[in-house]
Amino acid sequence: MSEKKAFELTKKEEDFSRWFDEVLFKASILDERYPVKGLYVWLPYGYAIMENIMSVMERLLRETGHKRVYFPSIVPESTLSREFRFIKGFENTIYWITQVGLRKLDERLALRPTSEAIMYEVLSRWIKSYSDLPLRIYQIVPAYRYETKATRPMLRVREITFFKEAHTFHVTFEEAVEQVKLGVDIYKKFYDELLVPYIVVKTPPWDTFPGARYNYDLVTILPDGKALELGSVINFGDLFAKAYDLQYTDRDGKKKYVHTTSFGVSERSLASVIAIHGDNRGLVLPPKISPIKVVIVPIPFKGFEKEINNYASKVYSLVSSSYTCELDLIEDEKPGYKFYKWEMKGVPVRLEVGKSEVEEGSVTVFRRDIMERTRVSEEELLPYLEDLFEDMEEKMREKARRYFESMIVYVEDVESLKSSMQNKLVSFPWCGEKGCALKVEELTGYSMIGYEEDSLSGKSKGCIVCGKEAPHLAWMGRSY
RNA sequence: GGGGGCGUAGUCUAGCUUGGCUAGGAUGGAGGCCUUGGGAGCCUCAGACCCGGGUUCAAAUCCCGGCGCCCCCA
Repeated sequence: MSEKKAFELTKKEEDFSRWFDEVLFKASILDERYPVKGLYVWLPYGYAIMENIMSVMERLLRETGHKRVYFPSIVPESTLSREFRFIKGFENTIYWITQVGLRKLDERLALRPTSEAIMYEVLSRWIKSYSDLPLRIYQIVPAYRYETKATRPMLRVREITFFKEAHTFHVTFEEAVEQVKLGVDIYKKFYDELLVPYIVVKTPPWDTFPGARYNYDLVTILPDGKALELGSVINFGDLFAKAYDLQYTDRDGKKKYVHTTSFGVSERSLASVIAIHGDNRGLVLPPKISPIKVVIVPIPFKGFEKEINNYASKVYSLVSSSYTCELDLIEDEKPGYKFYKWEMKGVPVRLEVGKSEVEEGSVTVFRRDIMERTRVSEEELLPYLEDLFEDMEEKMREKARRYFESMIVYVEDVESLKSSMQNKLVSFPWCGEKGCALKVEELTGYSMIGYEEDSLSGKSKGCIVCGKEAPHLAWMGRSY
């Protein structure tokens, strides 16, 4: 039990938290052994996966008119505190620079916890006219938040390494409302491509982002029963614009405040992929984001090494014309060892070529998701792989959907709420009153994740607490 | 926010209660022989008591502080 081989993991269903930590290290995603709490080193393989994930995101942003920018990571206190709600929301988590060398600074400088303040200060000089709007920009940068709860690699960190934050600027509140819908839509497409199931909820008013009018979250649930926020889409209205003097001149010649939104995701996106698709042999990566789509493992045979290696090289040239592919020629590792190694890294397809494949001009195709082998002739290989990747996506999506459904439950009365609350996301009809939500929090020990606005209108038996008309579907659970 | 537990090679761990031989094993690493269709075996080598202070003839072990990690409850 305690003595584990290099590619052996704690069982996911027995201890998810340990499984997760082990898989991050053994699949070469992160090195957790960094001397500062809450910060982690990204290894080449993990970084490559993140780059692929972010390029999915960038494609979606590009298609919807968002442009990439870079704003510095340091912001003066005076800028940060122009909107008091904002600074108040982050006051316990900001890293402050107070000194440079031996000299104490006159004004404290902060490392960005997020970039609204940093950007708006500058944007007030960019935006002059209605014709400058809408403006949609984003950046992918580290962000710093001193998490006060226990840190967890990739899930609760003090340096968000891949913080994709988009910020948009609009003439009217209505346009900002539309932008929020677009943001939610982008995130839905994004997580659909990552094969991660989610719910979209509106955050209760008492829990919205500091300075926001309202915001939507995409939320999933990890195998330990804890809810994970995957992304947030925020409408600030003109609240921030007033604090940062973001005004434009409208067609009628009058000065008006800009309406702004922002939406962000992070490496939690990868965390959710790993947690939901991974198994007891390691990662199972969706083909779309796997840095290596196909790995070729030659199976040596005494006196036949040359033929096998030549054939493996031939298969490699064939496959690498269409897919990123790796030929594993390491001589000191036996085939069985290599199998475990590549399974840990979650490579979707492994091709095995040995004596028998050479003789019949075929390839043994192994798929990681359901761990099955098929033998395919060399000519049929490419079309076979094309279908295989498609089928793999479908099966993984379906499996994740079934998993998600097993982790959520809908109840209509307090008794079933109490009895069905073990490690699941619980949904129930809710009238919209804070008091009723707090009552449920008190009864269950869960916290409110959000609600689906008006999704139950005229369909529910009434609020689970007060019995009044309940138009909303509320979601509660334990949370990261 | 409150409580509990833990820290020994790259990784996992034995030893700690009751201080005492060269800190033991596995896995991983390097070199070699032999092998290769699901983690082979054998030989050789290198590798550790989180940091600081205290108690003691003697500290991985006991005490204090720091740092770090895990779990539970709010």
